[in-house]
Amino acid sequence: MQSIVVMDDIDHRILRALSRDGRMSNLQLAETVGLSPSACLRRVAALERAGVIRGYRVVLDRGALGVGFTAYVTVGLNSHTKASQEAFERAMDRAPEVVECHNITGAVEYLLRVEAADLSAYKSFHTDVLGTLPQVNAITSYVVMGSPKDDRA
Amino acid sequence: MQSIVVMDDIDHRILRALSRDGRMSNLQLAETVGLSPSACLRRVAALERAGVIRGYRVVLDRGALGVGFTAYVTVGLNSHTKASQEAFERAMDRAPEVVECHNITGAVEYLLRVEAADLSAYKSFHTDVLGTLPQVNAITSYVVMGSPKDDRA
DNA sequence: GGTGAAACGTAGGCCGT
DNA sequence: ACGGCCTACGTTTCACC
Repeated sequence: MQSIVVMDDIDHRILRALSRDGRMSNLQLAETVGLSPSACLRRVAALERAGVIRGYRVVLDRGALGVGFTAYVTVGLNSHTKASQEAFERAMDRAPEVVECHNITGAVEYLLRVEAADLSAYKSFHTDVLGTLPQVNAITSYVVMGSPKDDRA
Repeated sequence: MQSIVVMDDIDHRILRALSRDGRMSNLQLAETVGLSPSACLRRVAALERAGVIRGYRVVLDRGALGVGFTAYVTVGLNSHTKASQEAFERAMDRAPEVVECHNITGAVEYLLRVEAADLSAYKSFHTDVLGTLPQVNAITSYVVMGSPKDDRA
């Protein structure tokens, strides 16, 4: 169970500002939210301690890094035992092409986001990784042609 | 078209370090990658200019913020005209629950990631937003039960 | 929550390789 | 073209109000 943290308007402004620019200086941030630097820093530290702020991350351009192919892939397993799920999840954790692995409701068990250099690199992943796992029963690929909205990018 | 940026080992180490901690000071970063602070700062500035580094962002705990329900939703349109796609994409852009909107290949046109407070908040989105758009033809929801891997979180 | 001052980090000129 | 050194300047951090 997850406890919901109570936050006021200033906390929300802090989070919105840091979502836009996570490296913004505390001085700028303080001015943006209308607080003195020290009070602002205490707020940020409290949000970090409370677990609302999990960390900070650089946002990379996947295209510039050589990722030219992205697909969502649904995967069905042939056995619903805890052991086979864990084995599959371990394999996904090891595969660098797999950026996300979600356990979903529906006809199949998993939804993956897979990023590869190009179609042929994706084909290798499809046949050499997914195709060789004994737990995997059904694979369906949905190639991403574009992402008109992606707040998590 | 996207140009792929050439990077050496040190650049990759910089990006890996900043992916773990995007607020790491340049001094720490320089020591981590084995460079002097000034040389390290120049590398980072070059990666920002080249567009490899798109920015920095705080990573929030959705659960602590009151997001208790996440689903992937496939949406099929009843018309494939540019106008109806644009109208749908505008509506998704306006909906705060829609965190991602991908244009995919396959039987349906779109895959959404939707985040809501709980099931009843999701139901409201489903009926009041998706259900009232004239372009929308088919909606299928896949509720996320867990995410064993999520590098973009 | 704000103030101030010491400790710390950044940014850029400069020189060597 | 790239790394290291130095330093003026800006930022963070913390005890205190």
